[in-house]
Amino acid sequence: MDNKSGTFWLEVEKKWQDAWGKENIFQAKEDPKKKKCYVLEMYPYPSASFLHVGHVRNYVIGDVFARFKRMSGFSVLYPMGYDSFGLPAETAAKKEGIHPRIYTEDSMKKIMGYQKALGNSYDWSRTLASHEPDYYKWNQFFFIKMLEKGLAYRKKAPVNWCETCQSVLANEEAEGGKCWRCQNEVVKRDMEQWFLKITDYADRLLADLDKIQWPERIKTMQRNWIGRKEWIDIDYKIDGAKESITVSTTRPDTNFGATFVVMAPEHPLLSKEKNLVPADRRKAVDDYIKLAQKKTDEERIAEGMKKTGVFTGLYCVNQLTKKKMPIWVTDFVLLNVGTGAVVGVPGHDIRDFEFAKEFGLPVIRVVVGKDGDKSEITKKEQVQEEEGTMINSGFLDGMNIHDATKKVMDYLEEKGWGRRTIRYKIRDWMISRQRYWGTPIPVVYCDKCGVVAAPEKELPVLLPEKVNFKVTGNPLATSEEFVNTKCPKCKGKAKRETDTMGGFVDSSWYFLRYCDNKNKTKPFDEKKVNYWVPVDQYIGGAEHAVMHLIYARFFVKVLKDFGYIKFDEPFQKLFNQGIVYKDGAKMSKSKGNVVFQTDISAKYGIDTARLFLMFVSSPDKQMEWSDEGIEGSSRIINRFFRVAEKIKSVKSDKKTISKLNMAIKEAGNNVDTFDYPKSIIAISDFLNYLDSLEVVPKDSFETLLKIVSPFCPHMAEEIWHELGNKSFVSIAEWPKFDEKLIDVQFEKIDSVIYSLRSDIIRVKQLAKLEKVTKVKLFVAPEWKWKALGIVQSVCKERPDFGAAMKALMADAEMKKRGGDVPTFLKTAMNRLSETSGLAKFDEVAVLNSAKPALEKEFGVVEIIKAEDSKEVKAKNAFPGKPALLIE
RNA sequence: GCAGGGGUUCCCGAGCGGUCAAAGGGGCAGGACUUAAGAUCCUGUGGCUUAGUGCCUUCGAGAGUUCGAAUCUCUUCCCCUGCACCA
Repeated sequence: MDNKSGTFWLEVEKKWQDAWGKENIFQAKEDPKKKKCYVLEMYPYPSASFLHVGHVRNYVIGDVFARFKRMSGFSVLYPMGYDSFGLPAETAAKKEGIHPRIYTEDSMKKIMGYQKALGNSYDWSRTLASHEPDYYKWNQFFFIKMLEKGLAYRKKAPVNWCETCQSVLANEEAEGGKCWRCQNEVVKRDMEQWFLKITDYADRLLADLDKIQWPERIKTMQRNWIGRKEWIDIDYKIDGAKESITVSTTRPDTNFGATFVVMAPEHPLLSKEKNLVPADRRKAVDDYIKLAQKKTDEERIAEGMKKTGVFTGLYCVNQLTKKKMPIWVTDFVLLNVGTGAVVGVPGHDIRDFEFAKEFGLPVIRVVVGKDGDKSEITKKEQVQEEEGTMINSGFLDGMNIHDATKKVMDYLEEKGWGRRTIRYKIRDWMISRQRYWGTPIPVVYCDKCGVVAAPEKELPVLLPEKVNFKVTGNPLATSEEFVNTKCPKCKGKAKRETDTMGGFVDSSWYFLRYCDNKNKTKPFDEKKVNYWVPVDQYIGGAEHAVMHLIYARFFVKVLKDFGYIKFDEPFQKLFNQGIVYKDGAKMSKSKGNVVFQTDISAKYGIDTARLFLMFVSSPDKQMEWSDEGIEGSSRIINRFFRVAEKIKSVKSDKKTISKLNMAIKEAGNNVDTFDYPKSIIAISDFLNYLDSLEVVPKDSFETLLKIVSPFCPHMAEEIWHELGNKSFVSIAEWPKFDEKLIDVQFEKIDSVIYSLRSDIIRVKQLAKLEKVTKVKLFVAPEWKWKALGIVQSVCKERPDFGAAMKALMADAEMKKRGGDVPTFLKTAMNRLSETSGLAKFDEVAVLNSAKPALEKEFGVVEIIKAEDSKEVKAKNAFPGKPALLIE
């Protein structure tokens, strides 16, 4: 048969997509009788350009999962929507004069069209877009609730400012001092900003990571981001003054090696008001402070930077050593880390070492590392920061650094010199953005009443349509009618907040809105949300590991505390798909290595693309696109049509049934773990088998169509209907397999091993229960080692056997016999019976020809022989299963 | 440096104690079909050998555990991905 052409597919795809839509077969319903399954892909930013194969892959990963779950009897919610607020629309408005709303809605229409062409089983009736007032109204609603509870607040803070984007960025968006969007340098600026108190939830965000099944990598990233650490704040009394200086550290174990104290230039103790710095040092200190203030944090702590600082003229005493330590000021110490003062341990901290070298301060070794070097520390390479044993540290000597840390913390607390403190790295979530295209923050500033929230019934505070996009800065501030308003409290004149919320607010709860997307009076109906959420399977890119995924978790916890929902984690399971590469690089327009959805579907049809993308590598791995590779998938699809022509209404024979059950088992069992390639291999193996038959039984082929339908829904639907079926295969019941019908004799070696493994397990269990009184083991010579393995497994479970076996194995004579395997096994087994005194293994026999003996014993043994040795590859024929008889 | 994940036969990629010279796909070679291409289908694809078969070498490198290792342990080299003068 000829290949199906692109036009053929275009027609077929449209036909079934329309039919599915018309019958609403993918509509999600809350069905109390069924188990629910919420499958969710991270909602995309609506870009107007075509989907490339990387996008296709992402969407299809979810669709296969959703389709499989639906067929398996779950009530499935599988929605799609759009993260439609954001900078690109605003940039377009500035550049091309198109209104962001028009631009966005146009893009949405396009991307929706491309997505629909994939044939994904989304419930389109539940779609949403974050720029719609019906949606962002609830952002404002939640914001006001948080404001009432003190979870939202405004403060002046040094923030990350991106010149290019003319906006503030969250910490998460400015990692490494670069803007996550434009990659430009981020500068620090003091501005009034709105924050959400995510730090209040740091503990729960950390602890609850244990409740969810996420990739370890993502969890680790979140743990690092939250950065919970146990610190100890130690007070050192300043000589000749009432005040103490409080330093903070997570590593007090090395404090016997402390030789100085350093503090941040902004430290309050240095202020003129405190008047602690001796007069002769005052000028030097002030000059230094001025110098330091000109630098950004990044400059101050940049690697390889020469250490600078001045002596303050002050001293304090290290209680542990009773030694006097000079107090210095330096800019590598940051005020907002710990207490803004650090005890200098130059022997075991690179920064301290560099500082000590620079200013001739003493260096003491208190830790000996793996290398055993105990000499004086004079070189940077000798500075031991990790792992080691304490020396020169009084009562800590000989302990490893971790034990020493605990011990010294206890000691310091006991003496009243220090206090343990839990500190987190995570900072409050800054949500203000000086942009138009986002949710307006619903507050006004009144001269009399101060900050006043918009009353609930006035929500949403709508974005004004008419604004000037040509200005630098926030276009929203140009709308007089928006800015000038009345105070809801005193009805006097007031100004509206012109900052909008960052997009991560939108994406923190959109998955709740899908459950009830048309609700006009509430963000969602609690019952519906509690039915569907938590999301059972969330699918998306790993780039959201800390931002979106931590904010959404925070939001859900807050909403739970508010009593809206009953769960406290939004996403039970998380799956990160890999990126598709081509020519060694990510697909991007600028590199010109983009393969579009349409490039493939126009030639082979979208199902071929789906099959290829799911087949060629595991969805979590990155994959390299190859134009040649797709031919293989195309062949599989064509083979389906070819095999379908051989269909007759005949009964499937035993072998076919066995193979079919095998295929169902493999195809289904690998979906939950996203081992799609394995599923497809099982499917194509069975297809190839059917192809080898003269006549293909209809029932078996139809079952095959069911199991392939999640991957290639259009093809499956087309052939299904060609065969005269009236229903949709897309919502057919996933076939059940019967392990008993899978006859290992028909299967390949792999499966034999598999079944043998279950035998082993069974024997193990029985052995544990001490029910085994007799084990007869018949093996073909080919299986001798395997059989020995079984015996060993049993012995591990039964100490009485085990001892005997051990003795046996230690026997030199036996070792010698190792080469002669059948004899070895036979002797081993017999000896084992003797020495164990239990004689539990009897009639051990290694059969040179397995067949007759097995037949005699069990009656039913059939050994497949290559009917014609020329036709059947030797490796595919197998001589007989080892048999275990347990009495 | 820390944390997470990897290195498999020409390529991609499975396997994770014994039927493993290692699934599947691609590529390549040969064959069938065709006037010919294309498509499709079969066969082969580490080396040496046989009528079936057997033997040797191979899963980054080295060592170990085991009767037996691509699979387990240790050491080592390399690659990717996050985090980072966080005290």
